[in-house]
Amino acid sequence: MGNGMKITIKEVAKEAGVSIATVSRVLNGKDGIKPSTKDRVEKAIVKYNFSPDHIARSMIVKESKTIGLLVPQLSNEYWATLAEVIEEALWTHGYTLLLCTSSTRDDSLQKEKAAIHSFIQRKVDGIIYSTSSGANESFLEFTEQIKRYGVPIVAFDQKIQGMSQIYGDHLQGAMDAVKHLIQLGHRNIAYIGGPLVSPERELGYRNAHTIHDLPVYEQLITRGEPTFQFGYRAMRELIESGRLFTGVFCGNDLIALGALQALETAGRRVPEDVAVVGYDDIHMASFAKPALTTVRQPIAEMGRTLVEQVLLSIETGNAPQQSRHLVFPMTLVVRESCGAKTRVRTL
Amino acid sequence: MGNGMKITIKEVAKEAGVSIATVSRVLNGKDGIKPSTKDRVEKAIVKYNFSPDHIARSMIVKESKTIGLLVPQLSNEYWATLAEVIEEALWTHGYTLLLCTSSTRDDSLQKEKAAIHSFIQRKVDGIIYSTSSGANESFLEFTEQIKRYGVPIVAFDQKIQGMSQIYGDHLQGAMDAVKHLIQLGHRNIAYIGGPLVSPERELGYRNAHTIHDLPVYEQLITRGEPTFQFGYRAMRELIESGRLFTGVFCGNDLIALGALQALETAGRRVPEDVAVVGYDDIHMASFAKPALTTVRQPIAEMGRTLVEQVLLSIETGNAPQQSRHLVFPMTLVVRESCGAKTRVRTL
DNA sequence: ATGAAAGCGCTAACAC
DNA sequence: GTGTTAGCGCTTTCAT
Repeated sequence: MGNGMKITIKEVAKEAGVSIATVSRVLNGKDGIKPSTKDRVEKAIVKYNFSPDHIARSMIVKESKTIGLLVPQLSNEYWATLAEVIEEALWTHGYTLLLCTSSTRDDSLQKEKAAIHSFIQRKVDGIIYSTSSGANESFLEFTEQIKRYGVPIVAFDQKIQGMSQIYGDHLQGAMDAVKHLIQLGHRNIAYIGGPLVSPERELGYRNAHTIHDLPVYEQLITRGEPTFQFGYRAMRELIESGRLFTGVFCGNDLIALGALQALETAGRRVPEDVAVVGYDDIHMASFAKPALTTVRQPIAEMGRTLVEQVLLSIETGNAPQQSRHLVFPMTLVVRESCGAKTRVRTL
Repeated sequence: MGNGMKITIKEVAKEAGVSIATVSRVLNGKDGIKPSTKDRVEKAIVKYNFSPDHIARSMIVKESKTIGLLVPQLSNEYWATLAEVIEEALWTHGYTLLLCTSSTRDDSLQKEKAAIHSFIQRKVDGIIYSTSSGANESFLEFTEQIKRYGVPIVAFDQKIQGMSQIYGDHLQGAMDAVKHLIQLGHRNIAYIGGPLVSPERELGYRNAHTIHDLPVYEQLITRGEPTFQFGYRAMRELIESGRLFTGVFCGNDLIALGALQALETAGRRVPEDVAVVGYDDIHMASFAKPALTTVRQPIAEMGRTLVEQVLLSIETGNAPQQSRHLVFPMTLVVRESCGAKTRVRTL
């Protein structure tokens, strides 16, 4: 229960009858210390349950062994899993995680700024940065400012000039998904996505149509938040609008799950009446009824690469030349909601 | 980027033509500074894009405005949501989160120890602690050690002597769930849980039987990990064992979802052949088909209370007398998987 | 092999 | 109002 006196290296030194320099030496495993001395020091350490002040140390050695991670949210399984992978990988390398979420507030860009600032002030050795903010002018100014800090930073799913980037090939992922739908015979495919899920997905949706010489119906495109609620609402409005569509590609699985629900409520069968495919492949996707066809992101690999990259940037002193772009392939996971399996079976 | 020179309060002072003390004053918003001076300092600050070293500051003021949070995992939506709520609440109070997960490793107790240690070394102002470790002797020794550090710490869903505790009334929650099943006419109810989800849930399962003068069949009890995979496996074995059961209460929703899957694979209808109820009420629960009846935990309230409590402990200097026990009620959410709704409809 | 002393970047008396 | 100075708890020369 903290017996009043705050214990520091000084107390330990006194107890062991040595100078603080010596205690520091055994603390850091330096050699050239008489075993007997080392022994006394170690005894004193356990006696006092002494734990060196990492903060004071980091002021001198100029490394905090702490990394800042900024993610939009944690309540979306996709981000939660990524955060977990990152924490774990960082830990094996001796780093501890400082974590902030940005999308839990109305003004997420402001929270992002404040979070990065908090990281900088806390002297993190590096930052892993993902965001939900669009690329407006205020955002660009912000990224410029970040770079001025000179802290190693790697951007995830974010195209930012002059810093390391790791991202998924969402253009490919989305194209694969929509092409699959087209090959299944669908000609009126809706898209429910939004500015908040990467714009490449919408682009992929469009490209797939173009490649197949098919027109894109703008009225079948809905943009909004990357949530279950939005997916539900968007699908409901689509149905009520009376527009014709037999398939829908969703910007992420949460949206797709919401759409599935709305479809069921409206009495439309999936995949018979409308085929749906999502994006991310979160666990829920496979539990859904019908099981959701979706685009799988290699979250674990991406997470591990993210930490490899920050660590590399830290080692190389954040040399800008070192900044790399790594892109990961997406894979289409065909389950029941797209109807492919049903068709195969009935052939 | 980073033009070589590391800029500190000194550079700013020189630029503004004042002493570092003055810069410090404007930084901390102290009054009694000539507006013109303040102005020059502020200009110098933005010119250099200066951000004061929080770490150096905290050495003097003895507060880091950082809280350590230890959760078992993030890939379980329950914990992810809790972490998100906590981060958000902490942030509004000016704190930043240091986060560690413990169950991502084989030896979770060891990681827990190391994580707490990392928090202490990084001079967190307080700790929010939840765990997945059972209460063995090694664990007790550990909690004793934690307390010796003298850092404000609040335990979540954990009965630890001498520290603030926030927990859910899982005995009540589990009893409600099982009583519900019993009232629906079930007499052979299985339990799939484990040492890792709080033992109160198993106790509640037993108590509900006792209250209704019903026997508990030990062969219907399976213990293991709190995962989807375990739920699936356990249910499968239960079915293969040929034992009679018409209902099952699961230690958490992930387990229940796994059981649901196994039941479906085996061709048993839910709720007609077997009724199932889960625990937590994660989002997935309501998406499942049939929608899962479950026990809802008030995650948001618990999360907010957790931070209120650490903050309180910090203010009061962690006076042990101040340590409180707050318990939250659980509420049964009746959906489709228990059959209650079907029955009502068919009556 | 070990001690003395000079900082790391900042805040908080204490002076003027 | 503002500058000077003494630390915070530690690491690291530089002596001895």
